[in-house]
Amino acid sequence: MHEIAVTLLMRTLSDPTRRAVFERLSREGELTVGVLTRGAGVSQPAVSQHLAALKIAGLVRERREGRRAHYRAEPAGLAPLLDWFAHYSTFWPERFDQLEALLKDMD
Amino acid sequence: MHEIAVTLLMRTLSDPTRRAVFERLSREGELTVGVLTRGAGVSQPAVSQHLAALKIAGLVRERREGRRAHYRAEPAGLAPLLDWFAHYSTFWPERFDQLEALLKDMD
DNA sequence: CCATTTCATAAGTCATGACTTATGAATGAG
DNA sequence: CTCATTCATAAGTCATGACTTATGAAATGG
Repeated sequence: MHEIAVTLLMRTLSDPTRRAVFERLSREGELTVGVLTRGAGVSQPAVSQHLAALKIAGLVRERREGRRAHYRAEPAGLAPLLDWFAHYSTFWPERFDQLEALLKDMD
Repeated sequence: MHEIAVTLLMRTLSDPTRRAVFERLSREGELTVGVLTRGAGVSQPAVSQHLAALKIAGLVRERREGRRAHYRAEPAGLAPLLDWFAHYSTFWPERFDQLEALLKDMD
């Protein structure tokens, strides 16, 4: 099915530093490269490279404003991963029941 | 939270060959290394190495029977990944509503 | 026993990936 | 214009990872 997309997403999110960038964008909204670099624990080029990888995977969107580049999370890019999960949840009903309960609590 | 476990799971499942082994075990149940090797597209040692990686990640269990090693999927090992997903579903309600509906259909 | 089957491990190769420093392009400020 | 800021890209290093062939251990069958 979406094997290639799943592979790309898994590989992109498997790096802790890169995943932390994505998680921070998810939590804090739109951020510039400079702001993301402060607290990332790696150099600015490293952050730019992680953002490029996230962009290729469809997990992030860029908005240029003058010399600043603003990035924001694109959670819709997780769709293939969620589909993969839903497919294999057939073999794991109990755990998904918990998720269902969790989702109801969020309403 | 379970960052380390999430990283390990993502990294383990990011390889298409290894993920295919896990998916096949999920679909077909318990299989021996020899059976898994037929159709894996790689050598028997490669399959053994993938199984070892899946075992370390908690995605697979081994049962020795004479000289045969039977492996089966351990879907409970996906728990940290599911938790990660549930956490970031806060920013993505529509999509998870679909999953919720899908889960209800399975009841 | 002896040979065969089944699997795991060792060792080496090759590609990929995550990081660094260096640098340049583009914009903004004075 | 000049200089600083902001970011991306280039180039090189180093570790990791996926695969191979070779081999050995353990169990089975004749």
